[in-house]
Amino acid sequence: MAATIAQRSPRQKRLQPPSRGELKRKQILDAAAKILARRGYAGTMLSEVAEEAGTQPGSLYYHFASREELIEEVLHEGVALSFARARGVLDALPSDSSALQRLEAALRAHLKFQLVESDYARAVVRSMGQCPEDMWKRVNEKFRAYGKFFDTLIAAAMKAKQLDPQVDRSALRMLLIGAANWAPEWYRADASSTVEEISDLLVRLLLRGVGQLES
Amino acid sequence: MAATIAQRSPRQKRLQPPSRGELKRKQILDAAAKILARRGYAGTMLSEVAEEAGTQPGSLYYHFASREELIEEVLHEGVALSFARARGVLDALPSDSSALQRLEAALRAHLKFQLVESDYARAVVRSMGQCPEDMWKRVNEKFRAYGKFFDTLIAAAMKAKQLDPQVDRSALRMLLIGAANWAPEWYRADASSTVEEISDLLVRLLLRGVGQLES
DNA sequence: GTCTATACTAGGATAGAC
DNA sequence: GTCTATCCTAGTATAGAC
Repeated sequence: MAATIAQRSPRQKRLQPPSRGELKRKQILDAAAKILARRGYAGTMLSEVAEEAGTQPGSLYYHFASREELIEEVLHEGVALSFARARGVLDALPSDSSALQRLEAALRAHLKFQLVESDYARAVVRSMGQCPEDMWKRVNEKFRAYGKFFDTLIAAAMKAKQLDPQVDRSALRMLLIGAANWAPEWYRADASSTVEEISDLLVRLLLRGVGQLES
Repeated sequence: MAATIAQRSPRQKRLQPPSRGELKRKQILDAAAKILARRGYAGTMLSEVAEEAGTQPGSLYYHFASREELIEEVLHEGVALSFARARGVLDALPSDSSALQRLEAALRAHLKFQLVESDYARAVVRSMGQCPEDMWKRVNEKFRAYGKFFDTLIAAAMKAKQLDPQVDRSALRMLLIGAANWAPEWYRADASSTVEEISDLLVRLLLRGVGQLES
């Protein structure tokens, strides 16, 4: 699956010197992620991917065996990147952070990643209900771990009595993540709300909602 | 657009006696809604629609001029049905209901409609980011009115001091509706949560969230 | 490695019988 | 009105030059 990594020269500082070919391959993956994020699985055409990558449709087949293989790699990458980002954000928190603070940070990271940071992440969300069953079965193995990761954060916040432990964890997670996953459909970078304002509101809904007692 | 309505016979109780042809047309629309809800715009194939409707691909063209026309009619119908359902639910409320109760009811109706009641409603949501721009432009005229409808309910609840008026109405609406629109992706009728439990949780997030003060 | 050219196939659309 | 048969286009995939 992964290309063999040949040491290229002492000059190369990187551990995995990207050859010109590897670079092109990466460009194609990036292009595919972008098109997938915009068009979804069924709407993604190799001609558009090739154009976005600055190459010809036929040339894609030097790097990937088929349309399906290219797309599946984008999806795996999308899950891995989302997961890595969420973990990274948690690792950067002060070590005395509460369970709730950790959940909050992960939720914000997920939303921001979906919204403005990663075509790969959007590609996953956009394709999940649409790609062939066997492909999704493979991608979902990793994806479920990402869901489990959030579930663990929620459970910890409940255990710490920071969230109501009576609430159905699964439904809560799905509603929160769902609201975030849907955001790319309506969010426009030029609009009134910033990403931070939207995450603030999402976190507020989680914690205390926007209701007010009769004044 | 609408078929001319011919009075068929005194026997017919209905105002719009559905001829056999009209019935078949309806079956095709239903089938298309079902497939669209499942596969999205790009993934919807006329062969599958025809099979679902119990007919042949070529036969669809007696009732509809093109794939696009068939799909667009499903989308318009989906918006109209969602809107009608929400209005209907509000009309059924006691006349002394508060602004917040009205918003709650509409939100619950939207979720339930998406989740279990209407392939048409799901078809809209599934296709919105994916169908041709000019088609969406037409459908969106009605769809924006539906959004405006919710915005008005939110504004009223804020005015009544039942929701915090400082909150960005647009972002709030989008997060709530987004969470509901995403639900079909994960909800399984056989799973632990019922539709009612999920709406309860969604409304609770809106009102007071699930956070707890340190015990 | 990337290109051009082309084979192949799926799916939207049409024609004409019934 | 619905069917069968077929046309046509678009898009995936391959071959072979460079």
